[in-house]
Amino acid sequence: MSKSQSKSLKTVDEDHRHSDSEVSNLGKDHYLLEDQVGFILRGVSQRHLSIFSRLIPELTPTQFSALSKLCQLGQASQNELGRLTAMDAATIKGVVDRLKLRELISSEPLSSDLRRLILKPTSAGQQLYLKVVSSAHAVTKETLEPLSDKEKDVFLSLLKKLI
Amino acid sequence: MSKSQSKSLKTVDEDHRHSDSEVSNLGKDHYLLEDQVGFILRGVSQRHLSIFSRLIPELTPTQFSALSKLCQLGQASQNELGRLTAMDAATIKGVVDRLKLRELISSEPLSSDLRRLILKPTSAGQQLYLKVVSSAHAVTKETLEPLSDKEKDVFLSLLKKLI
DNA sequence: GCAAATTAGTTTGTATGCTAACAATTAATT
DNA sequence: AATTAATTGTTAGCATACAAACTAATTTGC
Repeated sequence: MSKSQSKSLKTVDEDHRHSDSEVSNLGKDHYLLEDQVGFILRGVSQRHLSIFSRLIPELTPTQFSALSKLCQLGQASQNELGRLTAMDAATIKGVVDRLKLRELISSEPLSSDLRRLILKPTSAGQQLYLKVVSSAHAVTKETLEPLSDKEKDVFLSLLKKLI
Repeated sequence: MSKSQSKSLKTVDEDHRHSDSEVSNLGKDHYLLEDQVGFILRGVSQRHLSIFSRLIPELTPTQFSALSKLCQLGQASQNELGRLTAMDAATIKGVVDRLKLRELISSEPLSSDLRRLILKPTSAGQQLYLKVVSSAHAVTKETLEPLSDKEKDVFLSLLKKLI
């Protein structure tokens, strides 16, 4: 989506495809993939990810979401952190596991509720968060760069309605 | 994001978190995850996926993208199909493999260019496409349902600028 | 006070989506 | 003709993301 979609660098067979009746594409179904919100959404997500990983190579978007929430809260249980970052239990577990592996966060069971794992950022985790938070702002800025200031506001308010 | 985020069904520890200096959250970093375009985008994608899989349980969004393109074109090489559906070579391969496994598409090498695999939808693939294409329209409709007609137009045109 | 429902966390399986490296084939250049 | 470059497809590894099935702990409702 973002690169080298230059179209027709191909040399053969890019034609005579609707030649005859080999395809029973009976009567225009007028389904245009390029106009579907899901398809465009996927393209925008791909572009955002590519910007994010260029500006913040140390963390993935979900890892940064979890780390930033945890740094701002100070602590949270694993499921709670998942809810706050819109990740289900299975997803937040993987994210937390990888952050723990890198010792950016720590966990300890809560004595008053043995089901809960209390997560806290380590010193290294807080330092990394403070180091990259300005880049995180830059990610949003660059992602929205094709829009004017007014368009940004309109877009974000409409986008929020679709969650 | 979409469900049961009722907030504060929790009973303990949801407080005294910023109690003191245990967190060196020095000076408001004013990074609000909920306002970042990437975070909202992920939420919208999650909601879209949930709508899609409810209305079209037979296929994933990328599978439907590939199948619909192939049915409309009649045939395409694997890489070509990937470009048309915004998937890189590794991703389109997985999608194609799963569609072939279910015999919704077929492949054969092109004699004039032995690097290429020519993909075509099978009869079952075409039938499935024709069966679900109206649901695919419904997916877009339901996803955009929170917006007025005018807002939909504005939103889609802005979204397209961000690819 | 005890069964039932709820909540927290884990595990498994399936499906994207990315990067990177690779082999085979074909095209372009010298 | 030989080298170089580009394209096609494959494989592997990592990281979301979902559903479903499971254990364990806690809360509830009677």
